[in-house]
Amino acid sequence: MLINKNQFRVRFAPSPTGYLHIGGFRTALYNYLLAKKNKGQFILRIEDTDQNRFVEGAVERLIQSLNSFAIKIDEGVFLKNSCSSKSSPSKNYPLVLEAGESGPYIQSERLEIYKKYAEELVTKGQAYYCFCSSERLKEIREKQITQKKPARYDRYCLENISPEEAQKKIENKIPYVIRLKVPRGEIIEFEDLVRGKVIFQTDLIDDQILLKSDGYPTYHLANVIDDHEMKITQIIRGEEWLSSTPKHILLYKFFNWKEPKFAHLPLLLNPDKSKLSKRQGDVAIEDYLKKGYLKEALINFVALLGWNPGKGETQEIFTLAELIEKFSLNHVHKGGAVFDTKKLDWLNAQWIKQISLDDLYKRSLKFWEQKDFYQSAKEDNKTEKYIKKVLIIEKERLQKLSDVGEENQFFFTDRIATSLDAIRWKNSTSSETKTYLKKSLNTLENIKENDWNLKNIEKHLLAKAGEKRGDLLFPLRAVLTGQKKSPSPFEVAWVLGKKESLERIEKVLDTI
RNA sequence: GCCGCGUUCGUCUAGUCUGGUCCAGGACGCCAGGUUUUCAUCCUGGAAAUCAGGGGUUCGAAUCCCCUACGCGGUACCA
Repeated sequence: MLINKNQFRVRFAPSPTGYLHIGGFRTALYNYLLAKKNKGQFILRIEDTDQNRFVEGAVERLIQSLNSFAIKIDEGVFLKNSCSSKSSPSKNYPLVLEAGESGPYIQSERLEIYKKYAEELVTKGQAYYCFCSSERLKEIREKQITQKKPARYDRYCLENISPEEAQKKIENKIPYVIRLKVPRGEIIEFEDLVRGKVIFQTDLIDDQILLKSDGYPTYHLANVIDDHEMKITQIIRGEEWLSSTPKHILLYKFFNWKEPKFAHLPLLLNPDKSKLSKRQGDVAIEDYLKKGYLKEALINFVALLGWNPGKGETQEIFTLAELIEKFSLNHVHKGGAVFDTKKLDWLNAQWIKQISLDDLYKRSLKFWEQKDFYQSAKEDNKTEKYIKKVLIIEKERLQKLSDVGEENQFFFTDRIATSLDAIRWKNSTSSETKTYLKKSLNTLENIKENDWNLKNIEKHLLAKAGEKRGDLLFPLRAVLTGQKKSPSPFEVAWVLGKKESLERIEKVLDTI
């Protein structure tokens, strides 16, 4: 009997080769959604078995990225200070902690385990030592390709080197690898959770290297062992792993382990349909955060790239909680999806409208600080109160946080229109325009400092406006903002405050 | 080369398992109109897919079968 039939465990197992790729982020998201929907665990494991591709700081950066999206890790690796459960420091990464019963969760810390299992397979005759040089390997591969045959290892070491000889070579420190002995003439089939039945012939599968000559395992060995030891129940990974799944299934069989369920996600593509790459834009998820996209919008958008809520559902905006509730592998699309940020922009604008003003203020702060007009603004233009007023007006116009203030720099700098033409509304004459401006000035002057609010300003100004409101309102806007396009003069005057508003009007009246 | 997976509006996709309600629905984007003092928001409408192509099965196919094309992935002591 199983200990707990309902346990549901998934993992995200990235390699620390740089940043968190959007594709990887989506894989992590889908894993997380599935885990949470099923009240299961989401495990983070680090697959650092390729010493050549290792990038300093990448492990930390990876976890950091996940953290910034509030994708909570239940077990595995954590950043220091971000782990609440009982944890121990990682052996290989000083800033990383590990927590959970199936650790270590970093493959470079599990080398002994892989070696033990690989040797077990050799003993059972399901794997063998190979001493061939990479030159010879390359040679036979090229020959097979020119002969239009599938490229496979020719089993030289299996057929020509006895176990005793092999043992002797190893004792003499001759470098070796351990290869999987793939049985001949068999069919391997499995039910992929998104693709359905997939069939492979073992005759076309290469004798995969399991243990490299540097003592590190390859992905295939480490992955199967870890997924088993960590009791993973569903493997959700990118489509690039589909072709190697039969090798993994073979390993589960040889070890006599119950195999997990597999789900292979479609790839994310460039606009030209090639695999999403660095060449054609940013592919690190953290870059999008830096560009002013909200984490909610990014999660929302990425979730919809390859998944949909199902028949008849037309909802487009999803919170993380809603995604957890509605997510299902049944509705994962099979074809690749082009990563086109147009819809992301729209979603982001929607999300900016949804979050609270306080929240928007906090999140936008670092973007304000990057702006020249903000830096050079007067002190009283940088107060929380003032910025929040600006944000009330910008909230429904913003697409990205990085756009903050861009269209409305007059809130921070004096940009006064001086020519009459710039402030005249349609067919109004110069003198009419002046008259209207004076009227506005007068009206605003009569509003008491305490009554200086949006509602009052609008009420009083509209009372003075004639049938064609533009005659009064357009010159006022132009004078207050120095622009022909802007939020309404009521809003602008309200944010600017009585004193500043009157000054701007007077200054123009003096010069024209 | 060999193996595998995929292919519905420009893009994300619904519909495919359980053929008819689909001369294919929604969203983004685009265009037009409306609301508004301008911009944005918002509202309304429109253009946009011979369902990759061909052949079958069927009274009937986007949906089932076969072939082809194209795209992508794998084919590493990379993951």
